[in-house]
Amino acid sequence: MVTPSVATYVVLGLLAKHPGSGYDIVAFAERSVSFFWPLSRSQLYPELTHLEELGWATGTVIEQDRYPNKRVYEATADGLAALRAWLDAPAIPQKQRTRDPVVLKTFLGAFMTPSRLADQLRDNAEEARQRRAKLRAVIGRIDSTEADTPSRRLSRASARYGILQAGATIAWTEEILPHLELSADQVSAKPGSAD
Amino acid sequence: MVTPSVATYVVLGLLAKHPGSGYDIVAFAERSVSFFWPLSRSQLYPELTHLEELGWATGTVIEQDRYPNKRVYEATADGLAALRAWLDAPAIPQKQRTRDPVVLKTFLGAFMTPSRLADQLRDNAEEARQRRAKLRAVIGRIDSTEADTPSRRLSRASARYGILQAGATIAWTEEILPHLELSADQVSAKPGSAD
DNA sequence: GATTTCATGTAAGACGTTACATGATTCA
DNA sequence: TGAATCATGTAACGTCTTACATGAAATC
Repeated sequence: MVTPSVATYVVLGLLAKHPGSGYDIVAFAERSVSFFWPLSRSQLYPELTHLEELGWATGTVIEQDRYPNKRVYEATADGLAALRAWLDAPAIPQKQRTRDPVVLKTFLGAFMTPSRLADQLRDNAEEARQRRAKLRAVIGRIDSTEADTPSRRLSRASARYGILQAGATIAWTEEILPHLELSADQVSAKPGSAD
Repeated sequence: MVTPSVATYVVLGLLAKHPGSGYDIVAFAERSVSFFWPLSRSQLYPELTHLEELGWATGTVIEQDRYPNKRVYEATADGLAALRAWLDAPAIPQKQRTRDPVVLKTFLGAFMTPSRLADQLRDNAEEARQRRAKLRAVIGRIDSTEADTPSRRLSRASARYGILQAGATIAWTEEILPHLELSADQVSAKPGSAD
């Protein structure tokens, strides 16, 4: 009997927020946790089985006429208790540390064609802008709903994180680009120092 | 013959900057790329062998009296060409997307003891402050060296990235903490909107 | 008629972390 | 005497991504 991993708790947490089928959960994950905890179908389905084995969720088959039957899962009392315990526990010793290809390329930029580096940095900033736009849309949707529940605020807070991170990426790009495109003597030497 | 992965290019890039033994490279990686591309010994040594097989680096045994002999590697012309080609190529389709346990916990915060969430957020911000302090020290060391070479500027730029990201994490924590510790009606409703 | 949506899985491979394994020398 | 430094690797394990595999119904 497999032991729970972070992915197990992610699925359990999503289930605790909204019961649903694997298909539903994938969709929900996509517009919520995907920004800070991506989840793929091939991870999800085994985890649902896993949750049932643990007694942390129960699945019920719902028969449908116009669509294929589906198995709807919901968290059990034991599951909720396990989720609470895991969340309250001091820390998750962050396994894979975060990697950043663009920063790596910047670090090794001396071996690149300068304009290529600039292009890639601009592309990266553009992606960050798009990610930020998506997250702003998420926040817009949250803010346009009536009730100010704790859960709503927390979803909002987690989206804000992505927005601030994307902002930092954009700001970084704007800060360093001028120092890279021109050669040393063309820049009026004003390296970023605040922050 | 194994194909090159990002880790291969990381090691090659480090070697291109400073030839040295596996041991040297680990040390160099620790104070440079580790912030945006962590590298462990168990990845490094196989990669060095790999680079030799590819003809991208050559190792030479250096005999030492007071310390164990070491094998010093340096990038070949072919290796430098391969590095340049890889760096100039449009993009690295970022494999593992970045995951953030603390944001995940925030998202699921409704199932947590509020003070526990606050504690974990504060701890996380504290780690970010320490990371930022380390990176500021790195920049201090860079700035205190004489020459303003392109390579030095690029190292500086990549360190700046970590500083801005850490800053965003700290700012986020300060933004959201007041909204979580108190219950809904105790906060004077001023959700972050700039950025 | 073609594409998207609904629906659920499996398999193979790539990548990364942790622990295991060893051993001499220098420094406090 | 004990810890840190120099020095190089292997093995097991866990996790994540990509591709494979299938199929009906709804929508354009």
